[in-house]
Amino acid sequence: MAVTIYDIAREANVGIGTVSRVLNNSPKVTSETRDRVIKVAKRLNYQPHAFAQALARKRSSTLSAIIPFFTDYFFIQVLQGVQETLTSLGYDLIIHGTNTQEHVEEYLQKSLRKGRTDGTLLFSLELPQRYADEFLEKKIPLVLVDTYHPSFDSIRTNNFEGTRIAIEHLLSLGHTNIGMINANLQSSPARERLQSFKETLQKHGLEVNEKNIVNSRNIKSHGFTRESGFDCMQEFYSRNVKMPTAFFVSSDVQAIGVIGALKEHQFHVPNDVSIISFDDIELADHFDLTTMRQPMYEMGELAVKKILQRIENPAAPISLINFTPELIVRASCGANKNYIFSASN
Amino acid sequence: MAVTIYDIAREANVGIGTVSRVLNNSPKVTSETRDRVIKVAKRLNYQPHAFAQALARKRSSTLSAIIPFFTDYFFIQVLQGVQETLTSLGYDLIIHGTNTQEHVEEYLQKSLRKGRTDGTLLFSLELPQRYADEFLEKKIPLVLVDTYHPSFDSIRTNNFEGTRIAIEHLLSLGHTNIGMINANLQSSPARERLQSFKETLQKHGLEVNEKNIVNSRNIKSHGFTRESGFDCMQEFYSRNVKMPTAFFVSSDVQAIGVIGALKEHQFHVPNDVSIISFDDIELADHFDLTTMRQPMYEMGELAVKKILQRIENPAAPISLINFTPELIVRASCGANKNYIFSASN
DNA sequence: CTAAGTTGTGAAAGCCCTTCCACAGATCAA
DNA sequence: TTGATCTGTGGAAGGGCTTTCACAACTTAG
Repeated sequence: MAVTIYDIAREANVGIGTVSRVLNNSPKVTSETRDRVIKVAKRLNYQPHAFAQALARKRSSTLSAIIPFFTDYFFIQVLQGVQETLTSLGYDLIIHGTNTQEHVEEYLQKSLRKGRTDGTLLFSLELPQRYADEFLEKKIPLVLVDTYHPSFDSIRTNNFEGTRIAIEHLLSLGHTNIGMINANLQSSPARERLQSFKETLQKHGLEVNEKNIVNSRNIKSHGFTRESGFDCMQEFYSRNVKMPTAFFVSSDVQAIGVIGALKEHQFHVPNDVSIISFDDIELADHFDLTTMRQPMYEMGELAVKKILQRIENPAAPISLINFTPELIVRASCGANKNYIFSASN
Repeated sequence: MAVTIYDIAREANVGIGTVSRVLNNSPKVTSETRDRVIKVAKRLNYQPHAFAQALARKRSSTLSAIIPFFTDYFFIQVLQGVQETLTSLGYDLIIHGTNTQEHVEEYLQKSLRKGRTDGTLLFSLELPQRYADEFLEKKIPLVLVDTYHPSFDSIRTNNFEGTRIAIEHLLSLGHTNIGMINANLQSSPARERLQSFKETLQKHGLEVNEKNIVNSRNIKSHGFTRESGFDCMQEFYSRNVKMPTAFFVSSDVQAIGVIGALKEHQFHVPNDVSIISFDDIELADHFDLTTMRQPMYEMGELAVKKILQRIENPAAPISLINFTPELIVRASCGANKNYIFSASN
């Protein structure tokens, strides 16, 4: 059917071994033979058979990525970084994405099939110990993104620093009564951001008022959703405590919900309440949110580099990389007041 | 290293052929032998080697998807439909996504490598004839989504119907001076929506005023972006013609830009100008846009079914499927006026 | 001028499956 | 009973590649 190295060997009057050597740039071929083989290969429009190569090389040049919240912009961005880097290196990427948490274990199981892929990228999911054990036992490279396990390389955001910077930005604008709308504490970023929120306030001599903190109880996307933000703000309002002058919200999407709920109670952003959030997804620009930018594309890029290093050198020490988010100032804390929030209507 | 059928055969005292037959549910095995083999396979935690299977079966159980505008929500949604359907059927999906158009041909080339995948899904890109020829010649199944070529199955949105419904919705609300902000005419959905816009107006006895129509000249994402919407609205404004009472905008993201630009000129939505757009991405809900919903997930699902059918039966007649968009009424045409647009600030 | 490397090459082995073919043993018809 | 048919099974072939091994044809050292 398709052209094989046997065809080339026959036409070029060489053995299949030589053909293979030429195609793999082995040095042990005279340039004369090399030219002849290459010419024939071109003429026959030869394409190597990926599976046969994978079988013989015991390497598939394919990675898999498991993403729990497939449609979240954050993951899509990271994924793009992953995908483009991988492609440029001649690797393929198999995607296992879902919005229903249940499938994730099934995908982990799939990734554990020796041979199918050279390694796996796991996003934002706490890795159950029994899977960790299996990955280690089968020596399948695994890199974690936005999550953590002591036995594997991980790429994370420095939520402590990021939150500290956000809060100190609010403090620098003169706010002293600051609330927090958080995602579900099941998620470790949510836990870390909460902890840093409290620590930063204390560090600056402010009291932590638990009544000013709402943690989402939503399950979907760990509460990193607009509805979650809306609901949390409603819950806060129903507590009947004094409205803070600023809120730290654990993600941009939630901030949209928070702003909506505030509006229902006649509080306007940023005139009455300032909002700072986290991520800097596209939406943040659309809504002119001040936020802590996570370098999503770069995280994806780095995740790829890490896993390829790990494949190269399985014995290398485990690395833990932290990206520090960057403050992006827009309108939601009162800078350039003349956009979406203050203008008009 | 890993467990193979030879190990199972030895332990179970059978031949490798029998093991293979058991694992592939061939009927020609006594249930006694079958049980024995299965038990051993379980005990050894056997996992078939995907590449060896692919090589022997001459089928890879893998498809590839080429997406030109990777971070667009529309594609992500479709992709999710693709991916979940595929996974449930035991197929893997290799993603070739990019936001830079140039890579697309490279990806097409990759997909043409016989053996690597069983078929390819191409999104939103006009297929160059020379690639079409090569797919046909090599008999590699190809299904088009949101684009068209006479030689391949395609899944599309009925832009004519969708636009007609949108315009007639505006007409039913009493608008007679309607403008259109369109994407780049390079994109065939943009062309079709424009055509239907004109035809629908004429059908209802209204004159088509070219001055009320702006086509984007943006290249990025074929002008289906917020900036494009903003720029087009600015251009419209600079024409100094009478402001229509309603605009049909060719996508939700563009509508956000249009609303922003209108606001700069003190026109408010929906009080001064009504907006209806296309897609119903998440953003449409956030911004409370009235829009024509495209069933993105379902389109992905169907694309998968189509390509599997095509693999099954390469000689089947070419099919062209059209989804008709559904009108989703929100605030941007004046219904429930009391949300984002009219409330406050 | 031998003995001991080099160098480039062809071909076999191996990667792990599926599938085909051959065959032993059982079953059936006459 | 004997030949024909069927059933379950073992094992070889084959899929397309990489890599090892052996060897012929040259070099080089002593």
